[in-house]
Amino acid sequence: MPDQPVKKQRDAEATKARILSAAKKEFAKSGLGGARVDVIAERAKANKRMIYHYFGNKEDLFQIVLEDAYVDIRTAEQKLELEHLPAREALEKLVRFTWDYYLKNPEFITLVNSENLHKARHLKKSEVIEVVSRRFVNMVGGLLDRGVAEGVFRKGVDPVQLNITIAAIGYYYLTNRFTGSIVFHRDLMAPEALEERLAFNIDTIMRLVCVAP
Amino acid sequence: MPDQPVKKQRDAEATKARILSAAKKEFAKSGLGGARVDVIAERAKANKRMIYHYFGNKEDLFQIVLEDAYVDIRTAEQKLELEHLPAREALEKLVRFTWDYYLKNPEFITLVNSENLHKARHLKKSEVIEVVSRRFVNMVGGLLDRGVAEGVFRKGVDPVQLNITIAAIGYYYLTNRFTGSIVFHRDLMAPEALEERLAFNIDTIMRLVCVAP
DNA sequence: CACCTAATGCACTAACTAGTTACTTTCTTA
DNA sequence: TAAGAAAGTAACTAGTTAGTGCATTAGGTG
Repeated sequence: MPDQPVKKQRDAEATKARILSAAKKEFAKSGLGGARVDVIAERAKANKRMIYHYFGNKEDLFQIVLEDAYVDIRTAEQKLELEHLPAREALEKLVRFTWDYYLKNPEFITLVNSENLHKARHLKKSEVIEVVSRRFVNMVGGLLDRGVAEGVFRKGVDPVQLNITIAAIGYYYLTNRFTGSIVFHRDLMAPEALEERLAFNIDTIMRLVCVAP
Repeated sequence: MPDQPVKKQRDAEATKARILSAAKKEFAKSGLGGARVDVIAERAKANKRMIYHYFGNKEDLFQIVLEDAYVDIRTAEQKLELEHLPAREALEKLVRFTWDYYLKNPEFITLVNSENLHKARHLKKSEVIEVVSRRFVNMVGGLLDRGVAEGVFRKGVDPVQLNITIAAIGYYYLTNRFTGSIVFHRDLMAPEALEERLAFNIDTIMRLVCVAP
């Protein structure tokens, strides 16, 4: 008898997980419209029938992939525990995290782009998004207030505008890395270029939020 | 007899123009993959055969639409004649222009997104892009130098990073307006919201570039 | 062990889609 | 005005794609 646990020949959870992972890759690569259900099935080493069995249809699958992606980034942000750091350090950590997350999870960006092409009609139907989003905005709002109390941030900065700006300066650079590398005659993805951009982004946000020293 | 000039029954240039215009709309709405050649033909009030006759195939048509879009924004930027303004005013005008252009030409954003999903393989083949892009970067580079000479801008700001940032803070807000409106529980496209964002963007760039007063 | 339910596989279809073939109509010009 | 070039049309093809009907198989449970 093998001492490892006997490998199940049928495993619904594992199959579902493989489908979700394959779908994430395929949707990220080709968008909702360009993604092929057959490709997802093949990459998941599952029969196409399973996709319809577990997830209903292509659009429903996309919605779940998208929700998962949002929950993942919002969960990772909460784990930063910014409350335990001085405000300036916390803000820098958030800018750094956002950049690193986009860099390591390029599917997130492409999924969001695809969803916006479809006017967010899947996110609109989602219920989890409400909850995780609110917690996120509150976190940054709290951080700003604390910075003002510490005397390091200026008053009156809108947490939503700040959130959007932190995301924007990283997101735009990375989502447009292909056209950008052509327009600016520069390999935007070279290691030094990435370092330089992160430093620039931190500087941009600090100048925006901090009081003059 | 009708006193209007006899309507031309055949007009190659007009047909080409109608196809390009329809293609721009359709590609912007659905991306390269999602766009339908039949829809383009119908909207252009042209026979589908004409598209292949004048433009070769779907991808070639996309490339021309994309090139036209880039040439259009770069031409409009040159018309700003920023050289004739004090550096601070010129920079603010550029931020304002970029925002307004994206707002009035949302197809530009969607076309660029689609092109990046395809790793810029059409822009890579383009020859016009090189020329118009270089002129654009030089313009902002010159503006920065002039601001330093005037004593209003700090030294050492990279014109490419600045360009990217100016684009980013407008582009991200607008391209993600659908998901953003859900995540932030706020109608990002309400007139007051748009005004507020523009003001915030100008402030962000000024704090980034200007010397302390 | 026998039954039942959930997991899986195969082969199919109905609709769609980029691109083409073969043709007609209109305009220009020698 | 005749002829050829250019503009335009309709119907078709070959390949693709989301989704399904139905049969089969494995594993847990009484």
